[in-house]
Amino acid sequence: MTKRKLPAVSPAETEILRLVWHLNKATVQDVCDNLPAKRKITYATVQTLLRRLERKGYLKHRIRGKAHVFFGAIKSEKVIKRSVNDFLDRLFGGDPIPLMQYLAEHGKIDADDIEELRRLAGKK
Amino acid sequence: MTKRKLPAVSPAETEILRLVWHLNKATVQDVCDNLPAKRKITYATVQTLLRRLERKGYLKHRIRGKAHVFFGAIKSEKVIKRSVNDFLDRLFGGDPIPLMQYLAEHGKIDADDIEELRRLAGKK
DNA sequence: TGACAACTTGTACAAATGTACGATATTCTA
DNA sequence: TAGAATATCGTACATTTGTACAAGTTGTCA
Repeated sequence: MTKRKLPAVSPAETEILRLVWHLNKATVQDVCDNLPAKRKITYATVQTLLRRLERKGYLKHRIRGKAHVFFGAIKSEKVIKRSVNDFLDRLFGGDPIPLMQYLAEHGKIDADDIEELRRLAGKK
Repeated sequence: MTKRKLPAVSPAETEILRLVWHLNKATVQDVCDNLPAKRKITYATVQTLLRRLERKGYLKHRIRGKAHVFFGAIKSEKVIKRSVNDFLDRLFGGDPIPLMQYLAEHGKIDADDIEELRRLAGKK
């Protein structure tokens, strides 16, 4: 079993990592192109973040032409699990209910979503 | 209107802030006593975190005997809102559904919880 | 084939973070 | 009332984080 201890992913890194997952594989440019418009950050910065994510073990890359094409090296579920649990612990002492509540109360989710959730939670 | 820009709350600070909210008001010692057993951190560190939270504007304190009694200076809802939104943005691009899904799939919530959520989401 | 554009590499750097020690002040307590 | 506890205060310090420039490298196209 891979009992390796992965270094923490910082917030800014998380943002980038998510984009790579979403794009499946991506060059620095690809990531830049997919950043939310509001997010003002230079090519160089994105590059540094990608490099760090690779050094930390979350990404790998292959070379295409002269560019690096990054792709995930760890199952996103694993990273998400850690992030969510950590977040839950710090802000809610580990109890997910208040979080769900927050989401429900702030119109982040509606009745349909909940119906969907019922299915998910139900069959397991 | 208070358009003031609050400095970000770091993870370690969040953990402490939550405890103060939970205890309603607390001394350094109180917080220490309520840290999860696993969390090995000294009195001095907790103190620094509390001091920083106060400097950042999230806590205030009153003096009782020789000790400082800290208490919230900002509605927790406000802080939670920022934290959750931020978290959602970075890890899920702002979409709450995957998060709910994660919680549902990992048995973090059960049918009863969902029923409760339905009520909340319904009447808003 | 040679210049250009697109990339990577090396490096930097201030600020934030996590963690904590030592000195000083204050309140009990015997 | 003096010493033992208990607190705060000032400070420190190695890392991590966020952000980015400058110089070197390599495909590519005219």
